[in-house]
Amino acid sequence: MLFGNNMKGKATSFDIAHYAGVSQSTVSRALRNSPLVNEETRRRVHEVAKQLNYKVDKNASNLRTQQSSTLALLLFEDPTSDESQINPFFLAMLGSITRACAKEGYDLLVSFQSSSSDWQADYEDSHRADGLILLGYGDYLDYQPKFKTLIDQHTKFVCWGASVDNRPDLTVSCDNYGGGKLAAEHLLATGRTDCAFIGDASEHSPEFFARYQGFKDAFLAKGVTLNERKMANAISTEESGYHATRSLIANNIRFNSLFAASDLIAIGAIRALKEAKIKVPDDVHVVGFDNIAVASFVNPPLTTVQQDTTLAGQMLVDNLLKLIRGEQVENTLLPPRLIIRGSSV
Amino acid sequence: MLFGNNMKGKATSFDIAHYAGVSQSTVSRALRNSPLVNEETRRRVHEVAKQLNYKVDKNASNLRTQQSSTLALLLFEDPTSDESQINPFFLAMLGSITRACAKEGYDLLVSFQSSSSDWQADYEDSHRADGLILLGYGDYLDYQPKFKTLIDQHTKFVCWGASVDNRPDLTVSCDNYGGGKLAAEHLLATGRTDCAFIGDASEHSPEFFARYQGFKDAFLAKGVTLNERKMANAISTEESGYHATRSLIANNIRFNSLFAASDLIAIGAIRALKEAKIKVPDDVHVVGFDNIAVASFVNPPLTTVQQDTTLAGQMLVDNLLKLIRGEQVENTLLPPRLIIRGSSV
DNA sequence: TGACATTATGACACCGGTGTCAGATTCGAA
DNA sequence: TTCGAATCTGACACCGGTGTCATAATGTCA
Repeated sequence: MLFGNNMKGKATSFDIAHYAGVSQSTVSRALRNSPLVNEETRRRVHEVAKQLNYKVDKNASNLRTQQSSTLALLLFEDPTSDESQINPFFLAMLGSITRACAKEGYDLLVSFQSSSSDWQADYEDSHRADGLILLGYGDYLDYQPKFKTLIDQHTKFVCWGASVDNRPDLTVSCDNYGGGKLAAEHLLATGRTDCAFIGDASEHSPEFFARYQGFKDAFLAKGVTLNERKMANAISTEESGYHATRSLIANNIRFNSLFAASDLIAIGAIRALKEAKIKVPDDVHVVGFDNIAVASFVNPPLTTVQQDTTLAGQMLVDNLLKLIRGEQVENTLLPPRLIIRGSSV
Repeated sequence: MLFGNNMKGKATSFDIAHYAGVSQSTVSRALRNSPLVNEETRRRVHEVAKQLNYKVDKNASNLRTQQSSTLALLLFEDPTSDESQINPFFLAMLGSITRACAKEGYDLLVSFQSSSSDWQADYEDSHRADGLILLGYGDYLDYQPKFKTLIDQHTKFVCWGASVDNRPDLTVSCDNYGGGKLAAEHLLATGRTDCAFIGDASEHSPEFFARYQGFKDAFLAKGVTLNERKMANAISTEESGYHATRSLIANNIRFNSLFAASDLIAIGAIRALKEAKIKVPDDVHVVGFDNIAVASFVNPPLTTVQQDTTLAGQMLVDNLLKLIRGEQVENTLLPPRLIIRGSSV
């Protein structure tokens, strides 16, 4: 090493300037490969920078340029969900978002929020991030006013979730309605038309609502009407799916197929069915939604509607970056795909 | 709203100073609740700041104070693992680390690294983070020189993983040796002493190595020697566990119990066993390691050694913060816990 | 050889806070 | 009344880069 690290702190651009025999301005330009600097100078500056293991101070750079090359991911958890268990679907999304950010040269700040308490959404205000990605199930009606606040403050953000009419925010979502239809058509094809639905089919959870609508409409198209009594409310946890299904069984409600609004719900439902000595798939066909990693390992392997998390993460990041750059962006709908496994054949 | 957001950009401390009729210095002090400012002044400044929705510019603040209140998490993936599937154990750790950071008032930057390529470990050099948390399985021997580099650069970092003698970095880890013992003692108690081991028992993966050592020693203590032929190499994926187990079976190697170095391996092993019409647990008892969320859902539910991810995340963050503050820190060993489920009874 | 464009560089203000120091004001005690 | 301490505030340098402007050096053409 030429100049050794005998300096007290980290090297600054002034140190480079000194050793390279140029001004600090030139160093700054050279390192950013400005066409203004002489090729030979540029080379020399890079050389010295490498020797000193120099790294641009992001804080100084961000302060001056007023942008941070960082996005923030706010993950909302179901208020009732277990502290240690995070919905695997969102963890998968987290993975793909992280990758998408890296691809675009952005850093990612991650933060878990409890949907009940006030959001800590000041990442943009405090210039820690250029924009926000909001992710999570939860009561949509609770969120709506907060979206308004964010928009009033001109915060750049995108949401994962159903795009409801007049929804003020920009969303990327799976075609939940189409996914529900896929599930229904599969059950219709196997002849299991006496179907239960476990989930929340209210406007509180627009995703679940859309899945149910698509499901119902596909049945209607074949002249089959779903029985409202064969529905039970559940949030997206295994526990909740288990209890909802148990209550149906306890009320002596019969069905030969079951559509769960999410895989976790479906897994809970299967547990409840097994417990009641109801065989899956012999007695009841089960279809879930999400295609989380667990889905293929449960017994029987779960038929489900896959959401493409890789594409979803990419689209969320792409749309957010467009928004930040001031480009026009539209809500994005991603195609679902039916994955047939043992729970429905 | 008193002063409306009729300003072009975001409010700065100068704006507050103007409206509150004090100097910018006083605003800065008041907002940080310095005892130097008068109570009434403090109140007024806070009032105005709230009206203007003022948030301290983190870049300016960080630049001046030379610290970022941010930690960076580098997650190393097994090079062969599927792009979209991240080891659920590390995702659980990610969750607990995020929470621990939030509790300490730190932000968390997340970054996935492929262990083969060069690490992007300049978060501290560029002042984006005050310290690093390194997480991931992988070939330890590959990492060792990079640890040296980090230490040479005085980078503050902690690792999740086995604490090997003379390992230069600071680690937090589960007592893998003790965990292996727990697994062995359980199998010994059930009388299944003809045991196979699936994993990597070399110094390339110190965690797996320690698990195997503990396991072997517990058997030795009872006078049972493990048969070296009943071992198969695997990295921590379901695929790898499946293939390793299949090769044992294909070679006509018999055993009545199986210890897998991780749950994913165990799940793959169970698949291979089932495929060969070998019943779990009737013919072979299976014990895994990690207690990932899936473990309780597979069929049969997996007996496993639990690592306390919540505590682990907390300890990683705590130790790193101590390191950053210049306090003395020791390697930390976390107690494992045996969770008995259907795969071994 | 002069006029002018081109290229390369340095000086300097600036981003928005924080920390230091000096100075103003108030108050109690001598 | 005066002095010293305590309390509070403002001016200002500073963190480490980036962008603008002025200027020096070089090249081009008439």
